[in-house]
Amino acid sequence: MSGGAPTIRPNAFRDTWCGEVLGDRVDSKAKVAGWVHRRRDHGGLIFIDLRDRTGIVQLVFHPDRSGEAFALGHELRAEDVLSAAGTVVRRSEDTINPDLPTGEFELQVASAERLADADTPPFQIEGFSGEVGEDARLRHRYLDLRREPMREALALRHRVTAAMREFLDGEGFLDVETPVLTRSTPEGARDFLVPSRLQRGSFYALPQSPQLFKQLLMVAGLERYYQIARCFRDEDLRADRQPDFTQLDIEMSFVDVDDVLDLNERLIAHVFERTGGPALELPIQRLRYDESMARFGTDRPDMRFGLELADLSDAVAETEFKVFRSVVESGGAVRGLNAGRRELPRSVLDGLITRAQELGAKGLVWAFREGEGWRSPTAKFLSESELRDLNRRLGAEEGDLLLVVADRRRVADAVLGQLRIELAERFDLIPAGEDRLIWIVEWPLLEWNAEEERWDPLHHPFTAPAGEFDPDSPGEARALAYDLVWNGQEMGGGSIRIHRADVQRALFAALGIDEEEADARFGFLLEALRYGAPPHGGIAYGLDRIVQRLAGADSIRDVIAFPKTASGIDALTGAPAPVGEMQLKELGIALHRRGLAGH
RNA sequence: GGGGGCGUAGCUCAGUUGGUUAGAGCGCCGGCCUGUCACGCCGGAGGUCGCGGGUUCGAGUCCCGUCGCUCCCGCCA
Repeated sequence: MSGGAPTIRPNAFRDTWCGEVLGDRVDSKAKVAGWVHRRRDHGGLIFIDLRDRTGIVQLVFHPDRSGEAFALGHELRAEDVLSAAGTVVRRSEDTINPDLPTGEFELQVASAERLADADTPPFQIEGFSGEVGEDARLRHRYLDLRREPMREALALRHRVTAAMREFLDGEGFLDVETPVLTRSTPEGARDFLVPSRLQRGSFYALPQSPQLFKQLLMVAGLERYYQIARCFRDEDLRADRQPDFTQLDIEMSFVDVDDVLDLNERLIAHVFERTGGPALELPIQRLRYDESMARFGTDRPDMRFGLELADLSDAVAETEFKVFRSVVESGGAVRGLNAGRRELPRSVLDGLITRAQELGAKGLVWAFREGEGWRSPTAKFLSESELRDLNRRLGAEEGDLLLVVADRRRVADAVLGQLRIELAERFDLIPAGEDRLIWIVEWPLLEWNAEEERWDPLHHPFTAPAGEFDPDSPGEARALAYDLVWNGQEMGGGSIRIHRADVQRALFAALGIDEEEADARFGFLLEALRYGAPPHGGIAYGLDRIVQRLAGADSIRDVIAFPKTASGIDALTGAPAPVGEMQLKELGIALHRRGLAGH
């Protein structure tokens, strides 16, 4: 357990932790309290495993020692709450339980009191090898949290945040709270809205992140800020996404990218060291965004295995094969992946095509290198010299499986980037126990949104451009931004921020936000930037994801005490729930009939 | 919003081409048991097969709809 067992002030309930019934207590009196973990009733002798947060201890109820306690021992059931006093004794050699830290000792019970008589729990807390459905676990989360893995996950989470605070405190960061009832800050996601009673018709928004407040704290001269901040996004859930989640939010003044990355590398190394995470070699490798996209087809590459992508566009720019040539002519890309020497049945290859189409590609070409050419349904459309060139660019050796996608560059990258991961899993190419962290740097500042016909920020609109921002070629601008990626999962990201009002206005203009709108939505920021804002930058980490990774859990729900289900419902409290007419009336809110569930 | 998987006892699951009274393990209840530790042995209770409709002589099983859980896409750093 975290930090060892805390000191107990002896009282009527207990003077000793269950996990502390050890050698140094032998022959002395002890009183423990906890939950009945298991009962083994031998008729004339009863064993109770008693559990508290620190562990389990075996209680022995003997009829000669105390008839009253023995009678109670017979009545005890799983999860009853018990206080028991007696003498700590060493077990005889042949009765030691090597699986229990306290297994060499036990408490000979002289007296016991049942503090609560528990109903049978809806699922077994312990002693059951199967996996209980998450639905049942979440409905009775307080019981689920009694289970060892969950207790450990929450203790780990505590150690992670404690290590973060410890490190940041040592570096002079101030923990400052920012409001939860705030104004919508555009991170791109949908806001949770809270109607205002005092300002009828107006709404607070729950923060998607404390972004603007932490920048204002830099303007205020706080220099170094952090917060373990609850954030909210009203979007669909995933195994690694909850509508309310926790960020470690950090901001610092008078820093450049290297300053931020250096501090954060030491932070992560410290957290890992304190919590049994992987050993880190500093500095953490950096990869430019463009290179990441070129080699892995994604901005969050899993670096633990190869299967890198190759660009084949030049090799087939003038080919007779129309599928390839027309894509290249229309500005798309032909991208390929060498999956290594594989023997796969036709059905699996067809499955890859289907999968590629699910991922958004129009199709997928598969081939095996055979001699200087290909064994592939597509081989006949390509010339000998083209095939040689393709083999060379893919580094293909005899028998290698080659996959090619021709499409818009984005689509080809996304499809092959995803297939790369799925193939690595299928072929078992991911080394067990290996961890790879990497910074993705030098991001584009903006990306073209074709549907809306406008430029969107890749991170957020407060990210500083590298060098001067040229409004005439917004697509060229690079951002002073960085993401930390751990085994292909994004752990956090940040940037140097814009600290000059004129640059911020220019950025808003490039995003299609005119002066009037900028003033209406961000006037307070633009004004603040006029009063002497220091150059500043920071980062935010998904705390839940970090703890999930460290815990080896499949879902962030396993490291959150009271998570929501996939449909955004709190199975324990039933939130969200309808509210009464009076409450709505006070808020000046009327619901459409369709929205009135059950009324 | 779309696609996939699942829904049978308190829990985890099995249930054949549609066919008699729907099963198992764990848990629960009762009895026996003085060294167990997932104690053991004997006995027992417990089911709206998610819900609604349909096909059929007959539905846990087939069809349609619906709800819930879950994974993924869209969305979201």
